[in-house]
Amino acid sequence: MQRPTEFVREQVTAVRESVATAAQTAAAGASTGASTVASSVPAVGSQVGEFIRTQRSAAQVSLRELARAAGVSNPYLSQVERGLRKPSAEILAQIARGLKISAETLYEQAGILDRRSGTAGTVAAIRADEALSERHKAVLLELYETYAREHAAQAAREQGTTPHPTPESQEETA
Amino acid sequence: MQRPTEFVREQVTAVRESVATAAQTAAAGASTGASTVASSVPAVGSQVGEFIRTQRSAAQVSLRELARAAGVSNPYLSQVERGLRKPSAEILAQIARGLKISAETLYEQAGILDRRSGTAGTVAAIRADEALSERHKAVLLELYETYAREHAAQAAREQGTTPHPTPESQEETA
DNA sequence: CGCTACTGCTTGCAACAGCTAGCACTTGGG
DNA sequence: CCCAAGTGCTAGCTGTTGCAAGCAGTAGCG
Repeated sequence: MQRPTEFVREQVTAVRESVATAAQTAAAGASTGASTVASSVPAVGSQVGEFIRTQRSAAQVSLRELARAAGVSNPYLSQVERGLRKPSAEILAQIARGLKISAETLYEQAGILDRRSGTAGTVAAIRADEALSERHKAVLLELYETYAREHAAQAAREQGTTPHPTPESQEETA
Repeated sequence: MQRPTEFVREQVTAVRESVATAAQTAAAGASTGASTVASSVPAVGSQVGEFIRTQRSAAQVSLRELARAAGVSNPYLSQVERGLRKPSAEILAQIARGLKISAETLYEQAGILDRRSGTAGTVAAIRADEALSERHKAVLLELYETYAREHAAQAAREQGTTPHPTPESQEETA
């Protein structure tokens, strides 16, 4: 029962990494694209289109194949990719399904959903989450901070600051 | 810095509780509403309208006042509340701002966003947190949802899944 | 060469979202 | 009583979304 969940999450997080990459590329191209497109299409709208095309190219899927998989018309998908139309959330969800990525990813690209960021946001979210008991919050926060520390230490080690491979490899196993 | 964040989340979670109440009411009325409305408006769509009206009534705000606060036309808001129109994510975000609740809440009511066990904000925050590796994110998310499920199960038990009148009256007092 | 299958895109249209102008009703004050 | 201010809603309009029909180009095969 946990495998599909893990698989899905693995997919989502893998996509997120490509999002970060594509976002940097899009940030460079967004200013160019905005002047090309028109004021009727906001810059955020053209971002989701480019993102969709990027994902589709990465998956080596034709526009028609994705359109069929997503259940939308291929001309419309073409227009969306080129930033000529602004798709509804429903269409975005369909496209996400066709791309086998989460709808939230496309929502964020489209500016529908805010992308939360940062450590403070995570801590605050866990603390305020009433779907959790106080004990569970404490456990999650402790684990979170352990992981965050690890991540920071690993990043520092990769930069070649101070290597401590043995204790960390044990905790990774556990 | 954390107070406004906590305040916002407190608002969101308070609304969530009224969501659960309104959802039960809507579940009874939804079958009636579905036959009245039309197949062009899905049951989920009429749910967000009722939810909006419920929130508005709770806030003792007139339709016109909310429409003005939200920056949408009052006839349209009226149609949305009655399930005659299906608002876009953009309009939902505006209405949410007028109601001083999170847009995600309305997205979920509208069926745009999947309702995760727990607060959508927590999940999103963990996912977006770059202080975490992808593997750690997955672990945290899984643990989070396990805890949230436990919490929900406990809440269901406290609501008297098995009738114990004496403990219920005590818990209602508490 | 012609044909088929594929590619992405153009064009025109229907349906819908969201608006404005205005209506009918209610309430309170003079 | 009338009037003003408020309430939620109706009807008609405009602009946009998403589609179907079709086009132009490309590649591969006989």
